[in-house]
Amino acid sequence: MAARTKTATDPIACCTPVRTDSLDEVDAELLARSFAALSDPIRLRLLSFITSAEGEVCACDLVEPSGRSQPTVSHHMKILVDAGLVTREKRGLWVWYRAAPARLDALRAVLG
Amino acid sequence: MAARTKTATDPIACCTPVRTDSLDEVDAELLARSFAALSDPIRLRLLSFITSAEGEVCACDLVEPSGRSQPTVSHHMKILVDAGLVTREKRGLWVWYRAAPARLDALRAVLG
DNA sequence: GCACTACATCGACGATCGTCAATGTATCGC
DNA sequence: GCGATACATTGACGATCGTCGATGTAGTGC
Repeated sequence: MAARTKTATDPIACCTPVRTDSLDEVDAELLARSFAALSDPIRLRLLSFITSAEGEVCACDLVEPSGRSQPTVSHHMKILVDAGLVTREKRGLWVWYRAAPARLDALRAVLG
Repeated sequence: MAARTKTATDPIACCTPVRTDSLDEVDAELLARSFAALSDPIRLRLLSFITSAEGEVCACDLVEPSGRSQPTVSHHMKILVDAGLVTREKRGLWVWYRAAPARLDALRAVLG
């Protein structure tokens, strides 16, 4: 899959799996940042909510089920977007999020 | 695989994949703790060093390549062991670590 | 018993994190 | 223009994290 293909635009996909080879410092830094995005239960639930919905999810539908304030949810969504796990699109007054399965595939590939 | 089998002794394996279903709070908390163990570059490199070696690795061989002090490496190894990603066995004066591939498989299953 | 070794634990430090209330910014309808 | 809405940003707070030096705890060999 794409996870095994080395490209200049996807620093995650270039990393060698933890299970088969030793990581250099640069790869370890990049991977650690991605796993850090998954290291908070609120972010895991936000991501799960988006990936389990087919298509896209409005930001306004994330605040209430997460049980956190609007600024807090916005903060966590920014972390997920920056990690490449979710894409963000503003249309009019609303923001729509979509899962980025390629990055999840890449992280999964690193674990084995 | 074992990751799909519900067992009372493996709280990770019981969790539903992020990609297919919504996580409840308990699963999210457990998973977040496991991913947090992978969210530090030093721990990723320590884990990579152990998993890439066939068999076991002595704790004394982890300090120098990690570039951290002995207490710091001991601290990180404890986190990896507590996360179930590595097993620890003391024999005489030395401590030997082994990868725990089942837990890595479980985490990978959660990502997809 | 004693000295030595390998690793763990403690205590402290600055840095980062998660959280919220307050405020800022962009977009809509009028 | 104005007011209302949706989301982002700021600033602050306590909590947790990564790190190290110092110390503690087993185990070995004498």
